[in-house]
Amino acid sequence: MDSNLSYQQVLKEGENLYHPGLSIDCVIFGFHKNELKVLLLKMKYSDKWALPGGFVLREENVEDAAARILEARTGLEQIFLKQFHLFGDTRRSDSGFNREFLEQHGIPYDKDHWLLQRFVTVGYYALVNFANAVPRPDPLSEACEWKDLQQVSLLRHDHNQILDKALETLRQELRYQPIGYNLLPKKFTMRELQKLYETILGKKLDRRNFMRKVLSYGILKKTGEVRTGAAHTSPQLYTFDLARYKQALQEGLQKVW
Amino acid sequence: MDSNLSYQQVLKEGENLYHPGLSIDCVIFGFHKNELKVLLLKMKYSDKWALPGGFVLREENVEDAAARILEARTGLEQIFLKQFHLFGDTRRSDSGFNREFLEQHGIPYDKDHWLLQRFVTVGYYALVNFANAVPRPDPLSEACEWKDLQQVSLLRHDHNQILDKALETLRQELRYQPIGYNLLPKKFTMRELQKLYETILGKKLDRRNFMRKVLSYGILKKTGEVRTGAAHTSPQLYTFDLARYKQALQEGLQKVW
DNA sequence: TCAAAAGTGTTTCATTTACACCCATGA
DNA sequence: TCATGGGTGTAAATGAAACACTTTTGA
Repeated sequence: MDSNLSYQQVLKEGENLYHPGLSIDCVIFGFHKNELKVLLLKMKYSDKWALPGGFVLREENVEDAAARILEARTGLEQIFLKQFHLFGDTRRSDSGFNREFLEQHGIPYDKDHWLLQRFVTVGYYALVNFANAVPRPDPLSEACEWKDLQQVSLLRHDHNQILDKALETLRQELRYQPIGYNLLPKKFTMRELQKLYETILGKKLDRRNFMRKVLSYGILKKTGEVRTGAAHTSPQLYTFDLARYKQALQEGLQKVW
Repeated sequence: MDSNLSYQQVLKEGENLYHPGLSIDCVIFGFHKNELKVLLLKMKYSDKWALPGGFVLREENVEDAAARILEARTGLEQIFLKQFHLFGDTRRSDSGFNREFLEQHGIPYDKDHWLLQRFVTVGYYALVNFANAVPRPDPLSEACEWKDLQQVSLLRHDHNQILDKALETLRQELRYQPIGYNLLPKKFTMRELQKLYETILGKKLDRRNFMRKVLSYGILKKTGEVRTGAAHTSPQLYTFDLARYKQALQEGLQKVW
């Protein structure tokens, strides 16, 4: 939803404002306390949680719409954001839900209402720095929270499917792209980076081999600082070498052929 | 376009028939004489070539629409078909072209005509067996031909950009997926498979190392036959072990992490 | 008999894996 | 002083890269 418009306006004027039959759903990933999190909304009058989403203005690039939605929910700009799939099955439009939804907002039933038409939705996933994001519900929601990926239950519509596909895409891309710059704080320990990888991949990695491998990519710099306060050797703090990181994003980390 | 409808019907009734503001463009790849080909259409009243495309019926899955379009242009069913991107920039809609197009087909100018609205388009790429495909122009086109990828010039709209993205995706997927089953005839020589890889990757590979590597994937079977007729040792004919091939598609060919 | 491509192996080098001990820190 | 996790190295196995000569075939 566009935060510059009241939701009543949106519900009524949507047909004129938005590109028809097209929505966006964002899977916003964060990383905190060694857990992968996803940002979810709980809509009013519903007990299900949902992915943040919205519509594309008639004169707006789809990419920009996704960034706008992301910023509205997290307060963050210039975030890593990537389109991963268009969901276009006819069955995915659950007009029952939207019908109920309209009635709850005092819009009389009208089978031609724009929200009751068939929608296809474009999935984007975002990687954001957990500490910097400030979750904000949209006007139609009563809550906006980070949820542990392991604890996500039944979501609205086909949002579980969208989330699964996002995660699958993220895992694929981890194979040949660096990751972490968008999810970790500026300075981080090797262990934190490893935990991120382990969480996304869903498996344990050998500590020493992990270290050797990521260092061989040449995308990390030692800050020279250490993190104190724990009852063991103070670990080194690393930061990403942004130039090399971006280069690795473009060229990939390894060549098979 | 749906071949069951006359194009006049389509132009007039499209608004009722199709999901609004949504089109599909297909990048159909084939392989012949050691060259990667792409199937293009030449529309009437235009000197530019274009990707085969169409629209999504109101009660049709987007995936099914892509398959329908593919079948209409090649006569092939059950083809490898993969969505790769949604192109959603506002600039991509070149209403000038479609306006001209409508006038040429005797439709009076109407700024609200459905074809003059903004469209977003979903890109699918297909891998087809060159020998089995029978290129057929759609009713609005005067030609439908395989073009050598190297010789593709300026295409309609943003179709060059769509083609480039398809090729980039194909190259990416080659990194961790097997390829060839959909592009090569049932039986083929090691050299032909190698040429396919070389063409997609755009570089030469060592003959012996290539052979060792693809054989190590375990997705090939020797047929025991050879191909005679050339002035050199008759090469072995191979075929894909479909079960293992599909398994490799799912699991990927190599693990980095 | 000649040209062209197929078949075949080995050595070298790089990468990956598995694995163990000592050290620094805060409680 | 103890528990916890950090730092470090090596040997063995596997995989990748570079490379040359002989054989078969049809013209």
